[in-house]
Amino acid sequence: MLSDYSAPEIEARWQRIWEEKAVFQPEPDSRQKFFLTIPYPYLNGNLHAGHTRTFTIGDAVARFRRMCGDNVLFPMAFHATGTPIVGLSELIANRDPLIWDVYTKLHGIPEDELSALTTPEKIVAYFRREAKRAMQSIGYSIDWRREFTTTDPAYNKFIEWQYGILRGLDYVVKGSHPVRWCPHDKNPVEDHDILKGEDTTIMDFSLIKFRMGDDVLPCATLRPETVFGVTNLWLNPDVNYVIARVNDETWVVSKEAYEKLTFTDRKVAWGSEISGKELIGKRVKNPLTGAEVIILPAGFVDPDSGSGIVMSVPAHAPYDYLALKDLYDADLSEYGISEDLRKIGFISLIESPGYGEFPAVEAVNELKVKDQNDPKAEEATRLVYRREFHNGVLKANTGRYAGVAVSKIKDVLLRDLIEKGMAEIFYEFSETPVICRCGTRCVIMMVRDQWFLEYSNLAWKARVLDCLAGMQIIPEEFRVEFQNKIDWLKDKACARRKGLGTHLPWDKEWLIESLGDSTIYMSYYILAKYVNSGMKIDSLPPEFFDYIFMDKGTAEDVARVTGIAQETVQQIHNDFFYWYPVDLRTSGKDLVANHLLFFLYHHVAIFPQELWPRALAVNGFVSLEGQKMSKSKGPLLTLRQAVAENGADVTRLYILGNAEYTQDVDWRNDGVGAARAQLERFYNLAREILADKSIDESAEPTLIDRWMLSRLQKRIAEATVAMEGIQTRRALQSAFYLLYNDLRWYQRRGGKNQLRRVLSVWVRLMAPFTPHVCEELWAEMGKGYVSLAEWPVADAALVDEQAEQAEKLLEDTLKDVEEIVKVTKTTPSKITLYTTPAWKQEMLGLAAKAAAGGKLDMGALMKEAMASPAIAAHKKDAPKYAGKLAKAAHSLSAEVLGLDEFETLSRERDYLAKALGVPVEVYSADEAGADPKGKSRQAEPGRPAIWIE
RNA sequence: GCGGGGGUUGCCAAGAGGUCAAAGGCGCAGGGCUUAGGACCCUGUCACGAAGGUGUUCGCGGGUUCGACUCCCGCCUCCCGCACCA
Repeated sequence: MLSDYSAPEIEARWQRIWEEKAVFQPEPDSRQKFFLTIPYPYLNGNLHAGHTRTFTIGDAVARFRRMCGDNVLFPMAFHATGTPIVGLSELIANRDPLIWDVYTKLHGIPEDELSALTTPEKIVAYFRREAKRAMQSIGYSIDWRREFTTTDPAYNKFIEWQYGILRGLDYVVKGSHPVRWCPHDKNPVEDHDILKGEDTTIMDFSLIKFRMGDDVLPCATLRPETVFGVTNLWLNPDVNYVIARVNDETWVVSKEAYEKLTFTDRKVAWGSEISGKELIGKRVKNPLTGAEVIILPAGFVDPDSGSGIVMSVPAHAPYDYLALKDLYDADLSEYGISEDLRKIGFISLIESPGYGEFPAVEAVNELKVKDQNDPKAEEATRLVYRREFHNGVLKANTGRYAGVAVSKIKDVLLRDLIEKGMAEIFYEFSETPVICRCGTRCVIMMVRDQWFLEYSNLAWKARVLDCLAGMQIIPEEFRVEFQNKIDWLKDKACARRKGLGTHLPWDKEWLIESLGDSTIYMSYYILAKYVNSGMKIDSLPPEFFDYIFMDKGTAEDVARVTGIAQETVQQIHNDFFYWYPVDLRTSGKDLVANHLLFFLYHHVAIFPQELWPRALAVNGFVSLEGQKMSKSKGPLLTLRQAVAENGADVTRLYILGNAEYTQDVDWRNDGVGAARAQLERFYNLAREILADKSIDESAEPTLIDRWMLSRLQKRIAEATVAMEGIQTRRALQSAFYLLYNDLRWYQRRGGKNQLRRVLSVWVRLMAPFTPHVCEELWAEMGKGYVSLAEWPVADAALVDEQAEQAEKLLEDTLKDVEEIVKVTKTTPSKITLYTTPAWKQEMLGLAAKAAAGGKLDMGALMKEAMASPAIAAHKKDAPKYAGKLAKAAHSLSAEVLGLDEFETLSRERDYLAKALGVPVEVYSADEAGADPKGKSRQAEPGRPAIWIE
């Protein structure tokens, strides 16, 4: 049959109808509501396959719930705040060749259109239009009346209100924070601005302030607890140090460290230089223990790392031990050191299993490290650090910290030391150098007076965790991930100087950072509908929002203050309390540690518990032919391209059917081609069924009819459970592929009269996935929109185990015959089947009952069996069969006993003969008729004996 | 390094103590149907096979169990996130 499936035509038609007839524009009513949201896309490019995945999952869920009877709200908007769009507009205006290439080739934008996008506003307008078209072209059931962009003045007003609330809660605070900084550009450096060192992170070192008289010699360390074990300091004799004023103190640090200090929030002034040599031999005081220790020379001290001064803990740090050992026999008279360094006693302060007093010594011996220049010293350091960090506990000589795990000590101790003026925090890159795109070496800059959202606030955190505990997380494994991230989340800078966005209402020179304005915007969808139909809210006071979203005040007062009709105010308020909370937010997994967290934080801050989100779902990405997609480097597949080349339904089918949850979908052209063929097959088969005039739906159901209906119920149940858990792949396996196979078997077995009934279910099961073809087919069945049709419900009464058993017997028997034919390489002329004798059935029944506990006592079984005259008559064969049953005791099933095998096979004799191509005779082994080879003795329940002539 | 998730038969991918040589799809092979078919239908696709059987498999190495792809321990390896960036 020739395919007349025309995706573009069908899809365009239904998209038009959905829009014209406002099929997806819900209003509050008496039904249960379901509010589903997906993070809006950022408008610096076209939607791509990754968006396609997240959005399509959401759309399928929206469609599913709608069919299940929920009043579904599925809105969409666009994100434009932040810096990238501003940067993009400049690059386009300057015709940056790289950007030009990316946007014409990867994003598929015609040159003349691209060249016009020279301002942020034009970019936003352009991509907003394109994104909306793309989403419409793939058939999303979005209520577009609620569309907005985060740069809309009305939205700004909403964000201002929100930040007013947060400020009132004291969740917005002022502080400083370290950023990667380019001294040349005088700007924070983002990842894509980096030439070298992209993976570098900012680490916080403790700067322990050893004192030499009034001077401070700060030592940078990642292990502040080891201050208890310091035996000496290390300085590099060949390095020049600086004596500088730092805040109100005099510090001695390397020149490099001095430079770094100038970018921190300290007041720094250059004093004079001093060579390392001059300092060596002098004594300093450990601020915590009060111990006097000597300064010794060491070549491994890097002036560019930390302060250029290192504290020495030879008991636990292999380098320190090695360096000290190297000095034992050295002549240090040039530094005026005459004492015997062997007298310096090591101080052990960490107890860890597997190590004795001095882990550093043990590790050095274990790895046979020669000296401080041996590369293996590095390995020894890592080894000791790892073991001590994970399993170590502080010893008694650490005083009040004794017994604390090493892994838990850092923050506590550092806080205490800072409080006592004994330490400060010093930020360093994890790797150096970090080079900006302009070629300059980056530093860490302390940005002062920055506005922060205080995500570290413990009370706030506790509420978020509380919220999480009450939510459904899909997949459930991600709950731990969320918990960990909440635990880890620190204060977040929420304002910046550049870009698009909303100004902080109380400090207008700051713009609210772009992730911070996207946290409770789902509530704004309710309002957006009114704004879009002409309501002006750009100058409304907070009382308006307070009433709408927080139920504070009265509609009457708000109407008076704003001049908006009281009924309208009341209606918006009621809309909000009808639709909220968010029932499900689905998103890509990249947003877990940022947006989704902030989403929870802000909801618990602003809304009462009953309005907290109910569920979060996380999904993986899309790769292209095994390659990771990249918006800037390619490969990239845009949504529109995918739909243009394959059609909306095929794209949806492929992307929903190839992976689920956090797995990535790999977009492969041959796979997509296969999906298209499958969809065409579905469509053609459906058309055939619709055209078949010979179907008699009122006919009495035969065995195969009952089998088909039974299977259908199972597929419905499987698909429903899967969709409830947002397992689109699993749902499609049942609703599409397996059901299709069932249908093939049904037709092959001569089934026909239930086809239309099955199709009615099938089309509905497929509607969330391939809505356009399904509408097309549904229209021919003449019952409104399939998008609004009732989701099929499995009818337990139609599940027919006996029919399924009968078909299984048939299938198994055919398989067995075919295998014998294959193995013996014979060409059969006649086949005789012998169904199980009654005594074996009886015995299986006894055995199954006896084996209920998983074990089968042969003796007891035989004894019981022999009591039955029918079994006793087969004294010879009975023990053999019993032995066989005993072996399989763990998996015995009496299911086959529910079936009259002789009756079944006799009835299907013609079918068997046709399928096998030779005459088939069926006997019961109890009345075997002609059986020259004695084959009938092999007959067992569920497994007829076979004799091939 | 830290945290989360993986490694299954040519590929994608289900399975989570016995019903498993392991669903489904793709690919491949054979057959059918066809003027033709990159359409459709059937069959096969770990190896061997003597009548429906047997053997060897689920990243690697151990262990628990009558029995492990499934549970425990160790290791190797891949992917994602680690922020002020959307």
